[in-house]
Amino acid sequence: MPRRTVKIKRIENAATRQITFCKRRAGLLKKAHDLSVLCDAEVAIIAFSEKGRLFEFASPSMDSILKRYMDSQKYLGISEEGNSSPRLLNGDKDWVTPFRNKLKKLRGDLVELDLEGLSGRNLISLEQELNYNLGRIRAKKDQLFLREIESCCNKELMHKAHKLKGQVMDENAAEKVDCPRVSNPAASENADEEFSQMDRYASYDADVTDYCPSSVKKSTVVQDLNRLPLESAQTLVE
Amino acid sequence: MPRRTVKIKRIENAATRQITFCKRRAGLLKKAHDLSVLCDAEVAIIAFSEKGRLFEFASPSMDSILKRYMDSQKYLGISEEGNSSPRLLNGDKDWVTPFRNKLKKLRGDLVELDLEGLSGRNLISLEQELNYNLGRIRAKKDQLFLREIESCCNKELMHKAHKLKGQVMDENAAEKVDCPRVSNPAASENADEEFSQMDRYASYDADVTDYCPSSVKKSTVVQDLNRLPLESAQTLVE
DNA sequence: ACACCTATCTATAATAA
DNA sequence: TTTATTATAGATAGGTG
Repeated sequence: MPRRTVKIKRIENAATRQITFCKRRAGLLKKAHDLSVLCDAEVAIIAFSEKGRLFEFASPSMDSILKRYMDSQKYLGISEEGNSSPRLLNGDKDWVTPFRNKLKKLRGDLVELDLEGLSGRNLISLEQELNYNLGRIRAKKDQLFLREIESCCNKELMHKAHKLKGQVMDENAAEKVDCPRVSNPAASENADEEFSQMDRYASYDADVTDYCPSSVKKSTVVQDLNRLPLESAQTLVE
Repeated sequence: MPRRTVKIKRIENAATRQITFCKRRAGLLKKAHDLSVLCDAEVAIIAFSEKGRLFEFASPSMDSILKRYMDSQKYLGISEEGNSSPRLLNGDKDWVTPFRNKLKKLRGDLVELDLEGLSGRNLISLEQELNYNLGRIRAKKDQLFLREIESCCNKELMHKAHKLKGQVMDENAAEKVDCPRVSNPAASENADEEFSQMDRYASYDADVTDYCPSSVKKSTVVQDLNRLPLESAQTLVE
């Protein structure tokens, strides 16, 4: 737009970033308005600034548009759920659907959780509960990703070893040593209650039976690493 | 834009209107994307064309933004309708029990939440959900405590003023306001089931009927203010 | 935060495929 | 009818104050 072409990439200078946000936001809202008028369309914009301030625009009204959107999403969600869950192809039939349901239920509870009127005591208690489960979830996630990384490393190592041996012996170096570089911090066996370690790291709770046939869904998980939102990224970093 | 300035008014010709919608929509979404990247903002756009087709853009995710939006709306609405909700004093004794039930239900779900077999994607999603709600809870808690502290300070001030006046006038400053500096975090008979206090903070469990007579349990909690997660801090600041 | 300047970008219209 | 291309009027946004 202006003097020189701007790289679309986070502006480092905070002040500049703020100014730019202000200007571009105004432009964006104006264009949304123009679009809605010129083309008789329903347009809604919700924007949160870096500091959390809310800016919004909605052509007939935010309520109506959100409602309409929810409706369309509900439809999509159903169809999506409908054709995604029954894809199993092989025999491990149901380890995923109970989870989907439980997640959905939990989500519902979380979403409709109304904090007004709760006493300080209850808030603290709930906070701790969530914090605890957050720790479990993060630990589980890290464990999962760590396994991914390890298995990836192992594969690569084996591949290299194979190639090397092949160069030397020109033969099949069939049985490979599994030399895990990364030690597994788990190894604790308290398979059940009282994960007293809700802190951010470790606490890899022993995965008891380890369903997840462990080869099916790995690859799709790894690419998630590239799409991590900030919080998750931080979690991984820390 | 081109030949002559375009009046911002519904385009009469249907074909032209359609073309214009297509182009301007593309431009709008692009600009939304640029804004979100350049300024590290959360931006969501929902647009329905004249014929009802949905077009959308969302910076981290539509879900998260809509949730955040709903939340901010709810918060605004509540603060607008008055912070008088936790004040009852009179006969409506039941505002707390639905919460207890809901909490209990949520607890149940959280406790029996089995993480085994969840995919990385689901773990990330759940983590975000919990993190978000944790932020809400902490913010709410801090808000509550802040109010408490303020009111306590006020009482103390009034008390001092009263005492001063008493010294001067030699009146008896008989009724002392109770404003305990330090409180005992324990001392509760946890009325019902395990509020697992797994975290490091003082965990004020249970003790149902005590809707904070507003002076007892503050001080140990206050230090939480230093450990706020980002969202809460923002919420409070704003 | 606002205002100015202007290089750059956008969207229209005309034309063509 | 839709889709692409082109030229260009004018809106946009970066830099500066």
